[in-house]
Parts: sequence; structure tokens; C-alpha cells
Amino acid sequence: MATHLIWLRNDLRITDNRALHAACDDPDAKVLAVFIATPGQWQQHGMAPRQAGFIHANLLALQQALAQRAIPLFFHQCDDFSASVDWLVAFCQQQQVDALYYNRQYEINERQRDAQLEARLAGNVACHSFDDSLLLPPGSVLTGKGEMFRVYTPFRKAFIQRLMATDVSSLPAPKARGKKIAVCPIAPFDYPQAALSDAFPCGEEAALQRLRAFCREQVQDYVRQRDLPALAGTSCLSPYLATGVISPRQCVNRLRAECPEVLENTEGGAFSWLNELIWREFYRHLLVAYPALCKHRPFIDWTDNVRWQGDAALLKAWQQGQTGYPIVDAAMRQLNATGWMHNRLRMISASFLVKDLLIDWRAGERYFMSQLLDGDLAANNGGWQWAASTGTDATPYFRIFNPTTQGERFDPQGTFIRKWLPELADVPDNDIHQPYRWLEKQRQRVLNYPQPIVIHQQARRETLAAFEAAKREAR
DNA sequence: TAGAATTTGGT
DNA sequence: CCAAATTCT
Repeated sequence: MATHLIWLRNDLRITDNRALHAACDDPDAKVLAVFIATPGQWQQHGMAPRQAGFIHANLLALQQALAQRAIPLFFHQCDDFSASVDWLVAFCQQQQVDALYYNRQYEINERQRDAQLEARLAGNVACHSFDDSLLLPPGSVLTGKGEMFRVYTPFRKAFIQRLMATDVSSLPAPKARGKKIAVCPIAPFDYPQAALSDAFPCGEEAALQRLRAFCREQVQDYVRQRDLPALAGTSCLSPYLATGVISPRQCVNRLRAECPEVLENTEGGAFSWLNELIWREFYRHLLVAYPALCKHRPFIDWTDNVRWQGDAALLKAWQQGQTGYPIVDAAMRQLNATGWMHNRLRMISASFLVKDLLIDWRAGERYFMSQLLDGDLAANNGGWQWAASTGTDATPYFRIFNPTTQGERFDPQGTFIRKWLPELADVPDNDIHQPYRWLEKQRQRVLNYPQPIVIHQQARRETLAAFEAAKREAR
């Protein structure tokens, strides 16, 4: 009887899990699962403690689901990827594993780790890896010249063409391989602890429920509502996608079940949400085509000449939501409190750090990663490089968000702002985006809220000058 | 190859 | 109107 080992990483689900499905294909095989926590590696990657906590909680749910199918989940904890390879090689020998199954991760350290492992198992253990966390594998959507797209829109066109010609149906959960087995719950990881938010319940059932509800009730209004942080108009599925509690195939298949024309009809909410899923694909495909992105190199070289301000006090004020710009501060406090930030606000707060404070985008990228429940290298890096104008198909450097205007447009009544900045409760709607202006009119009053830490118009001019100087320097 | 196209804007 | 280069077919 053959022994199959499924190594679980960023694919914490039993439904539509390609490696797990393949490992269970032979009904006679003995199937074991393993998860390895690598706190030292996570620390190096700057993973948020709350994401580690989320992974742990989802792992417990997964352990139960596997136990019901008589698949034992082994758990090991070691410092880093290199130690995990050593341990896994020994584990395969000890358990007399014949075949290893895993879903590919695309970041550089992860790929190196997997290559090292396969080299060491060669000849003894057959290794089977799968493209699972994307709708279409990296490198499969290319320009006429056979290169990765650098521009999103033509990528999307080609992507949809290929998607229509590809079977992306979801795979079922594996069948039970015997009687339910007992489980010994996995102890918390040796990683800083963080409270879990009620807003993101654990387990794939919860994720699938949210997906179904979103596609049934909310996706129609997505175009109108997705930009308004005061409304719960987005899917909020990113933490589940980042940890693989849900797959993008499940998302698209559910979407197509509710909106069969979504691939053909580019109008409407369904397409608009599909578009967001394709952005996720775009950034991951880019990361594979340009591995320097994993090392936080800018996509556009000359932007590395920008003389960033290293002002620690300004960075801290931004991190803590104390900039004096209400929409930015409310955004940062939402992030700090919940580990999630609305997409519109990610753009506004990122633009503010880079273009108003002239702080290196990598400081923002790192800080987001340290807080985000949905932290994902490709998406986070892609988003930051977009906002910082250092990326491919990014916003042009001279297009600088006005944080006040953005607040007025996307939170007109200040509903979202007041939710996160209770100290502004008494400021009337007219002045909610410029509380200091109101304060000037009310001389005797005091607000427990800072003055703007920079003047936007002035900061804007300085940033334009800094980018232009960097560009000249490169010539 | 010439021509079309280009996430989320500001003043 | 700004500013405007690069990508892709």
C-alpha cells in the first residue's frame, strides 16, 4: 500500500484543493497530511501576528475536516524554511512516504525551499506539485511575443479569452477513507499572539457562505457600492483567498452560477468583481515573471532615485492614524483595529504616505504586511507600487491624490470617519474632512485631534520636484 | 507599423 | 486642460 503525503501551506481547505484531491485519488493509498509552522521565516517576511492567528484557527477547522475523512494532520514547528526541509525529509523517511503532493507557492523563498526539498527527495519520494491558488498558472497568459504583459487591460483581455477556453471547475472534497479519527488540537504557534476579529469567522464553510451571499445579494450593486467604505459593499473575501481557505476557482464558479454572462458582458457589478480577481492574478503572474519584485525592487528603476524623507515621527503618525487628515486616519485605525482596510482607503492612505509624506513606499508595504489579515506579497507589493508610481501600469507620479477631496467623494457624510474617529463626533458634515477649519470658527473648543502634519498643496509640490529630480538623474 | 489605448485624478 | 510615455496589436 502506497503512502501519500499532502503538505498543506497556503491552501487550508478540503474542497477544490488540487494537491489534496490528487493525493486522495488512489482509494487504496494511505493519506497523511502535514502543516509546518515556521515562525522565524514569518518574522523575516513580516507576517502579521493576526494572520498567523487566523491561519492557526483555520488549521484547527481543517484538522477536524480531515479527521472526519480519516486523514491525520501532522503538525511541526521549526524556525525557518531551511529547517522545514530538513524535518520533512526525515519525516518522509520515517513514515515511508512514497509520494508527496503540494500546491505551488510563487514567492522566491518558497520556490527555493520547494526546489531544495525536491532535490533531496529525488529518487525516494515522487513529488507532485500543482497550480492551485490561481485561476490560470503563471506564464500561461502572454503577449503575442510570448512575454508577460506589463499593462493590465490587455492582460485582462487575453486572460478572459483563455479562461473561457479552460476548465476551472471546482474539485469536490475528498471522500472519507475510513472512520473518523481522534484529533489532538494543535497548540498556538510560537508567534506573537493577536486577538481574532469576529468580522472574519474561520473555516471554509464560513468563507463559502460569505461567497454565496455576496454573489447572490451584493455583486449587482458592486460598481456603485465598492468605493464607499461606509458601506459593506465589498466581498471581504481577501483573508480567505490569502490563506487558501477559499480558491479563486470557487469564486469564479459561484459568480458564473449567479451571473452566467459575466465573462461576455463587461458591464455591471459581476464583471467589476471579476476584474478584481483578475488583478490578483495579474500581480501574481508579474511576481513570477519579475522575481526582483519579491525583493522589493521597484518595477520602474529610476524611481529608486527619489530622495525619500526618513522622518520617523511622520511615519509613526501615519501608522497610528494621527495625521490630521480624517480619511487617512480613519483608514489606518480600521487597519490597526481589524487587520483589514477597504480598497479605496488602501489607495488613499498609501498615496498619502508616499506623495504627502514622501516616505519610501517600502515602509508602507512593510507596515501593511505587519497588520493585514489578508497580507499577500504579490497583492500588497502590487498595490503599493501602483500607488507609489513605481510599478508597471501604475498611477503616473504627477497624479497625486488629494486626501481631502478623496474623503469628500467617497465618504461624503463622514459616516466612516466618525466610526473610527469618535473624537470628531461633533464636527458637522460640512467640515468633517477639515476639522481644523471648523475648530478655527469655534475658538473656545478643543479637539483631541491633531492639526494636519503636512500641508497637502506644499507637500504635493515637493513630491513632484523629488520625482522629477529622480527622473533627471537617471538620464 | 502606425495607431490605439491606457484602474480607481486634480485644478 | 494637465502631462505624456509605453505597451500592444
